Amino acid sequence: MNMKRPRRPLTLRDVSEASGVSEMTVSRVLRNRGDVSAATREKVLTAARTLGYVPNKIAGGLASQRVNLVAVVIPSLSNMVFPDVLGGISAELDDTGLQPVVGVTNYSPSREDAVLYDMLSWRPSGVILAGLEHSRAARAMLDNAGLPVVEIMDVDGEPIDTAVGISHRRAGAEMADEILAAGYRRIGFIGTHMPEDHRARKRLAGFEERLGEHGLQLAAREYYQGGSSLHKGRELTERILTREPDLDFLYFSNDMIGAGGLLWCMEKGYDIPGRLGLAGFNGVELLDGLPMRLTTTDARRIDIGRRAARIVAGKEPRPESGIIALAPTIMPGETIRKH
Amino acid sequence: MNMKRPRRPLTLRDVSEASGVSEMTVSRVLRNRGDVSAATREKVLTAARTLGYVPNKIAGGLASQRVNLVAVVIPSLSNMVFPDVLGGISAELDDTGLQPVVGVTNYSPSREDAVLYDMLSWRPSGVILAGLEHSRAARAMLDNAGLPVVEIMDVDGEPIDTAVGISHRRAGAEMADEILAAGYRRIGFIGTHMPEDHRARKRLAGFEERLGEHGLQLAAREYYQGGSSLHKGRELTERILTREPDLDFLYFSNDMIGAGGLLWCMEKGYDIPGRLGLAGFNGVELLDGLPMRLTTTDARRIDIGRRAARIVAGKEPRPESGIIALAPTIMPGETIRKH
DNA sequence: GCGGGACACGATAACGGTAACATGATTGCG
DNA sequence: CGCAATCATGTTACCGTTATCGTGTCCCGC
Repeated sequence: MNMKRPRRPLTLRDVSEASGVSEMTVSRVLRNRGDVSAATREKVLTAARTLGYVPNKIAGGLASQRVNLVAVVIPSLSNMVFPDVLGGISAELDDTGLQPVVGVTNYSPSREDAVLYDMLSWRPSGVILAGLEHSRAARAMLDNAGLPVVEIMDVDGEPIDTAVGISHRRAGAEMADEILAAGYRRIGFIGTHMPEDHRARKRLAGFEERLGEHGLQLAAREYYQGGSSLHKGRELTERILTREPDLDFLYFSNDMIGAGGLLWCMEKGYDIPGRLGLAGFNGVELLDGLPMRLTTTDARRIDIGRRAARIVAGKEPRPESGIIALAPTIMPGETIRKH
Repeated sequence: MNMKRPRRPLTLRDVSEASGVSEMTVSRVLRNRGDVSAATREKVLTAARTLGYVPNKIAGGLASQRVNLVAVVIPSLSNMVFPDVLGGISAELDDTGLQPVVGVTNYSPSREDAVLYDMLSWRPSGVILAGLEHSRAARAMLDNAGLPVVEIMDVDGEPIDTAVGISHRRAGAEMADEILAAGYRRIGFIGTHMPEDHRARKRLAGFEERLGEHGLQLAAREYYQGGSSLHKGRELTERILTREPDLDFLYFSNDMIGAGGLLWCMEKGYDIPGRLGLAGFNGVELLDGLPMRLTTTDARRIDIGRRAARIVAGKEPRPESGIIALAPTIMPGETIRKH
């Protein structure tokens, strides 16, 4: 089609010359803004199309002082947590002209600072970031930036601007209630050893606190490093049950290792949920196909993404308190006995 | 710390005034470019820090005509394929100052055009996109943009600029070889019905072609719509085996449904791999913890990401042919009998 | 003691758009 | 039929940074 390789990049000027109108008019046509007659609109559009012109948002953003990006800063991609949250965000952003841009911190505060700095240097229209714990530097940056900031996933703490999430303390406590009501008493915990995973920490704290209120405490715990996998779930389950064979319940800090543990226990012929009960956290689709449905807590990931997006997009007002707390809901499954 | 809420956003000028040097010098300090004395460097840095200044890449990009972004355009996030590829890309981009920005097309050509248009409007330094099949418009845009374009995952076709991937035809054919060598003869296929998933299509084509060379053809096939899950794997496996009970092998178009099928078959007490063999595609970590290791093909996702990133970053020259074909490698597992 | 590099920094002009206002042509209405 | 409102387009001045070139100072060797 194009015979010539355009060595000089195309600009509005090229389109304007090709269609015989001013650059301003071309700009208006391309953005559907202001009055332009149907005739010139057509002329401009065909000119732009045949030239293969693509607008320059760098220049546009500078001139208009507006950038249609929303920075989304999250700890990890491999976690099954992420795609759901992002799904909710993009679904809600779709009709707003805003576009999410993702940055990953790997649970490292210094990486978070760096990613945030980088994102803010693009002058986005808003920021969505995971967690309520941020460095002093990060808080300062966000304060200075003067744009909507929504912290997601967690509501146990003091938001910079707005928070949308669940209370992980409550999620832990409610699962403890469930387990205790079913009559389990010798409870073990398996989770990641990540000082920076504040949500997992709070969940466990809420869980233990509730046990305490009933005069109980964890009978055993097992920590692991690095990512979660079925394999690791098996390994740790074997380890904890070898060490403490008379545990009657295992609480896993996420569904992936919970599923691994479940598979291992089934192979070993444990009576589940009679002799041994199991529960995870998250509510991931993966669990749907397992031989037995693992009991878990729905972390409301999609809803969290949606509400956060609605707020940065201005579809929904920031609540007075700055906090939107969704209710974590237990998904019964088959790995806790009925009571 | 900051007592005043700065209503006017900070610019280089603010830092320059606060540190008593010109904006140009501040710019030099912040980018480590050109000669600046240690003394003024220090002055400027502290001024920038205390003000909380964050550079404006919109303005910087316009002035320098350089943007440190690499557009990454892929069909899906939920696929287990994606995080690995992106992991390879960011690992290799990390020390280059380049940053990946991800766009998702949901296997829709028109979405791909839109996403590409959007990405190119940020004038990135390079583009990495999945697949070799693109609309005429997309090819034109990429031709015009005059930047490195690397098409990934697949090498069965004509690249626009450079392609890094595996031959899916070959991957299918080699799995067929493996299955036939083990003596299986009544083979069924389970896969997504997605005309736009060209890689799955080519894999199946290579597979069937090889069967044909041995005078065989697929004894049954089952297609599904939408995303892959363990659950769907179970469902389809049940369906195909009910319909054609004497199949002795099932080839799944990905590991997730393969794993679902495997779990179902094990529950039903099938003798695997004796009576029935199974194989998937991808080589995902998930398989590690299953009761039995599913035979699969490693699609070399991390390597593909790395090589693609190396090329857009200029760490590695574009090959003469424009094609870098990695070898898909079969990961034996336990669901095919030894031969 | 003088010419000429380094060195450290500043002034100026882009970069490619858009906001805001200005302008000429048309239209509607009393 | 005249005047104001409306419509379609153009003009001008930035937006915040960087490339390029220019300027002044210091130091070194002959």
